[in-house]
Amino acid sequence: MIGLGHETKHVVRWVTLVTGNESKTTDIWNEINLIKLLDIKNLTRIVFQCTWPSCLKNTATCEAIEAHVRNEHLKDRVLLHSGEEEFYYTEIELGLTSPPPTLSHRDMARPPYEDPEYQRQLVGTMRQNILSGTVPIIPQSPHKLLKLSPRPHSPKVTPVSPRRVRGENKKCRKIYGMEHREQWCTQCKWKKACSRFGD
DNA sequence: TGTGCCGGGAG
DNA sequence: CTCCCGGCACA
Ligand SMILES: [Zn+2]
Repeated sequence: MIGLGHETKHVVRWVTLVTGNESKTTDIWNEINLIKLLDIKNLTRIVFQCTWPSCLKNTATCEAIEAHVRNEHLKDRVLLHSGEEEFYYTEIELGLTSPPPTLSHRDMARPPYEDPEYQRQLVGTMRQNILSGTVPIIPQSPHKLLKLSPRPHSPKVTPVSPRRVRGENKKCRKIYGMEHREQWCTQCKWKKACSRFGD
């Protein structure tokens, strides 16, 4: 009997939409169930999932999802700031054997940068910016291409550690102060990258 | 001088 | 694994 495939759960966060002259960002946990029916040796594969509200289309290639987004959602839309075009999709990895990414303790140890979750963490920033009312309403999307530059298919290799650049957000230490260390997030207590207020 | 945190270490 | 901190980059 043919392998029926595994069911993999993935969580994608992020929906950014821009309307005429107003932008708004929705932070949702868009949970999807993806069913893998292929019986292939590959252990993982990338699927591109549209994040347009209530559109769950996903495709196998980057080009396909871009075409989808452009034709279905950005149809009557002018390019944003000078030749900049936004796309609304996320790249998700289907793990067939490896367990789904740990969504709970997002807290504990793991290489902070080069972390897939790392980029989706802008929400932490959003929260802080919104609370302090200093957000110029310029949301970023998971994928933003400039001038439609066709991606030359990055060869999947980036060994050099980017050496995390200091973010702008205030972290637990500055917020709560040394005198209330117990209120810091675990990472801050351990002098690791803050997990409560990401960058 | 203070903050953020990597790399390393102790238990 | 949990927890701590030296020392460095950056502000
Ligand atoms: Zn923190």
